Amino acid sequence: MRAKPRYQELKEMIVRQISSGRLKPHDRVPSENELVESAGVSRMTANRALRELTDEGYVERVAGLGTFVADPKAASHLLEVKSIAAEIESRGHRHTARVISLKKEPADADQARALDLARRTPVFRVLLVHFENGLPIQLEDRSILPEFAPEFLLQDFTLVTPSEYLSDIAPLQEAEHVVRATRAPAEVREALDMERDEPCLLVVRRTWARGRPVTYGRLYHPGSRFELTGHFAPPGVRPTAPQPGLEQKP
Amino acid sequence: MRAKPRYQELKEMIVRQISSGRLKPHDRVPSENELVESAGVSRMTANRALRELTDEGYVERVAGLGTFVADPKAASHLLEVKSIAAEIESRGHRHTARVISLKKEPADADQARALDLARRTPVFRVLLVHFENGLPIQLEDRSILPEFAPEFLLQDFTLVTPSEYLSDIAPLQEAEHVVRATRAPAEVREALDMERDEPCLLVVRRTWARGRPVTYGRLYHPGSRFELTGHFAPPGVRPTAPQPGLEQKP
DNA sequence: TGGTCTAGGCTGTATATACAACCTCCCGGA
DNA sequence: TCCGGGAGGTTGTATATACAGCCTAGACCA
Repeated sequence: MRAKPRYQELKEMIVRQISSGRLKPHDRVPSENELVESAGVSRMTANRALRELTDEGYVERVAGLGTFVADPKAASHLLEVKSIAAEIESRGHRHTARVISLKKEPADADQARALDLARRTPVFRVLLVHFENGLPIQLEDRSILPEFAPEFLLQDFTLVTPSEYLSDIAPLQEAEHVVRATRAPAEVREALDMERDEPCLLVVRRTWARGRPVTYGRLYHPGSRFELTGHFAPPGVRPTAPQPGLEQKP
Repeated sequence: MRAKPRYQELKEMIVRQISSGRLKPHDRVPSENELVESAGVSRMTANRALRELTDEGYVERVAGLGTFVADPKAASHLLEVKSIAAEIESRGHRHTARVISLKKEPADADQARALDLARRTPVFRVLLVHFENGLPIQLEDRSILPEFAPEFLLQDFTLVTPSEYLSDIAPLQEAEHVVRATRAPAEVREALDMERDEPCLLVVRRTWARGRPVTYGRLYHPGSRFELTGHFAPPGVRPTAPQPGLEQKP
């Protein structure tokens, strides 16, 4: 058998064209029959490639019409890799950030466990507050394996959020999340301008690359000013999306 | 063409067997050839059904060996359709439930908005508490469109959770979630045996069928005894999932 | 001009067939 | 006893073929 299945090669070829920008959202992707011609595969193989790309959110297909590059937003899922800045701006609000600290420091017990390191191994760590229209909305406490992002300490995180920077240098990662309601520690409460005993939504997030954890973040949100939302369409429910603004085709 | 594709019927049949418990984790699922015999489909159709169930995390396949029901945790995406009872049991703990109320009542403003109904339209509503090893872990306040589940009031929800019952009568739905950290209302605090000012994780969930919302639930969890976890692998990262235990509580 | 109908392209599904790769188990030979 | 080598079942992939259903553009007719 081939090293890579042909439907997989087809998928990767198309994804390359999308992520390189040669194919833009709403552009037409070659039809199954065109792929049969150009790639020399059977139509069922082309169909599988395009169908899986549909499931993965890269393209949308309309029977009778064709296959089109999907709008990036359609691909996003609750807690998916998505920057809080983009979210705030997509609400039409203004995002700003303030860096509290940004330095290399020895891992504490928590970081060491999360990143699978020995205690006191040096890690990069940034603490910053995100504001929505001037209101503090998230305290981000993030640690990164230095060898994964050597330039990390040189970034200006008031311009590019850590998530954006990291997803730039390694776009496809795996992530693990834990969501909890907690009482915020005093310093968090202070940074976020929260009332005493105000509930706090804590999202703990780890991302992997090459089989090992490389970043670890604790994201604190004031309960009264923040919520996580998401839409989930399980298997087979293809047409999808009751969601209020349904998007249409050009 | 058939109302439902045959591969879809096959998938639903197998999912029903899994979610009803007739097939347990690690049990063997009928092979492609057995499905060819028993369901009267071609092997490619059986292959597609099983392959998609693999992608969706319901089953795992090993070439040369067979197809097996996946370990539930591997299947679960954060906030996916999954019964809390199954989750508790997958941790090796004991799940029990107590029904506080179960009746038909006119929709209040909140329910009417969520289910897209006129106020005072009758809906079915159940209030129940879920326990993990005797500890209250979730207060479920769920409303259902009567025409969607006419037998709803006749169920014994100490035996089958509303989620399980609903996913039995319509396995594949779309869902929308909102997660918040809140202060629990007094009656919730009492039902869950929570301290005053203890943070509360609230998951609001709506599910759709045939293009309209059919169920609306508010799930309250004591912040000190509950967390949501999830693993996310973006498109193309198929092998997935390190996921060592990051499951314990402060 | 304006409405209707159809041809043709496209996706969606289903089947039969074929071969490769993998795994377990059992049998036979050293 | 131990080891090697198949046999047979299972998944993974690829192809050719067929038909149903959707959509648009353009031909056709009133």
